[in-house]
Amino acid sequence: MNRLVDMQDALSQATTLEEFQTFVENLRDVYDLEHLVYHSVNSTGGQYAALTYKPDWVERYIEQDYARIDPVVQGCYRQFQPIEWKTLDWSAKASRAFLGEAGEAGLGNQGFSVPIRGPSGQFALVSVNHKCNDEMWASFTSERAADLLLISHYLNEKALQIEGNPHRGPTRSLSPREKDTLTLLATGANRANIAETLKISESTLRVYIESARFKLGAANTTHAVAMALTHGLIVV
Amino acid sequence: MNRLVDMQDALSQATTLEEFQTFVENLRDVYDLEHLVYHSVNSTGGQYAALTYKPDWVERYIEQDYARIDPVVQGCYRQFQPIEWKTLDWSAKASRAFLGEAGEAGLGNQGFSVPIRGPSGQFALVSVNHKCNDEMWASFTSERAADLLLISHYLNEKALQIEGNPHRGPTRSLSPREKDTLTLLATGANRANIAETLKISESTLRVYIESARFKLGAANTTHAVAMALTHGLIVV
DNA sequence: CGACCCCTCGCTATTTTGGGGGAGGGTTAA
DNA sequence: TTAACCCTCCCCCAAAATAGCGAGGGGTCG
Repeated sequence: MNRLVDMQDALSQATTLEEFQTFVENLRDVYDLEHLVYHSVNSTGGQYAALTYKPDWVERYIEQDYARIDPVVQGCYRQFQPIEWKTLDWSAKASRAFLGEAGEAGLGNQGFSVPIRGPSGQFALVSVNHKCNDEMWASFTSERAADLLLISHYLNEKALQIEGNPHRGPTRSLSPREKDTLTLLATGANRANIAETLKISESTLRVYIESARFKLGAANTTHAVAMALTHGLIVV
Repeated sequence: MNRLVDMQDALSQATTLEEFQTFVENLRDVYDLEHLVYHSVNSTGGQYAALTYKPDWVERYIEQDYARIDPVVQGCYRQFQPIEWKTLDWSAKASRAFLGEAGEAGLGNQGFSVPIRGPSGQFALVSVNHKCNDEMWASFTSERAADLLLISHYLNEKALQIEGNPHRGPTRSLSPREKDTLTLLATGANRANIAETLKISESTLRVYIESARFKLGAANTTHAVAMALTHGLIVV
């Protein structure tokens, strides 16, 4: 059984936000989760979410502007890697109060979130929530985290597509070779190494670096890599 | 016989890195592997490994900084799922030379690696190595890969837990000046600009860049900035 | 007190990048 | 059929970053 491939299949069918919501709900069931949340914020502050929380909890969350104190949200804005809820700082008084309310609202005790950065400063958060003990959770994450990580990125791509993100003005997308190049640069390789890795000449490589710099409007290679990372154009 | 449960039991006993190393060696024997490697890199570039390779191969690997050309390492950094060594790209000249040396050092021809991403940018790699033909390897993986996958994650959790003890000393974080420097580098400024901005000499600035690079275990400035970003040490 | 880190600054090579040209052949969509 | 990319490769030369050394003063902690 390859859940992941099925999911990608099913996701490619979705063309409306309603179908996207349904897909999120199915995904929760298939992966046997307590809850699943997709939450996107674009560069203009516009938000969209598809989630499986109880409506009254969502309402209260929005009404109280809990995003301000939610350690998950706060933690993920500064993180580029998936983050375990357990490792977050829950010590603040507000955090504990929030935690209590969340528990009452049916949230499980275990969870992790995947921060996703899309083009033009778009930011999305995919959160997975479960109710079990630490051992079961460890086994769960080891089995399914990889899938869910990939799916998170598919989710975001799909959501952006459905929302019909308008044509990129200033930021043209990077070509595959440009992405390769920036990705390898982000790992610390120099031009000679990368050229060898990609099996192309260093001359060619320079063209990619320069065109990527140009497209991103970056002052130098370091800048280009930093921009590509913060805009989610590459993943390290 | 439930090897997996036994292993978990034995692992829960380990409280020191020595015991962890012994456990890794036992694990190799119990699962009848040629070699087993646990290798962890934390967010500040601190590394720890427990493995069964011959010491002189380990020494040579470190000395030659083979991690830079090792297709297993390079492949896994970009992978979220367990990866078969066979499917990696071994075509580069350096890769083949590396493969030859590895063979001489007693490594088997078959292997797979499990990339594991932990909190705060921690990254670990569990590699399983075996010497046999393709058929036997296929039967081996189908039988034991699931167990080894789980165990890999237990290994990582255990290693993190053990390292968490004040045994290994505190993880050095970036100094304020180092953060300033990396943050400005991430915006595309060059050393002259940054020195001016921070109102210090370029000489001083260089010390920050170099110490940051050193702390992060980064190969160059671009790498250091990319690491600082992905680990949430700086925000742009 | 010593050890260790932080901040500050300097020197001389050497290596790596960057700027600005050029070229040819491929695909894709207006 | 153009135009607009994309991939590939080459040249020369200047600018920037890095390696490998050095130095001193300040703070903290055991």
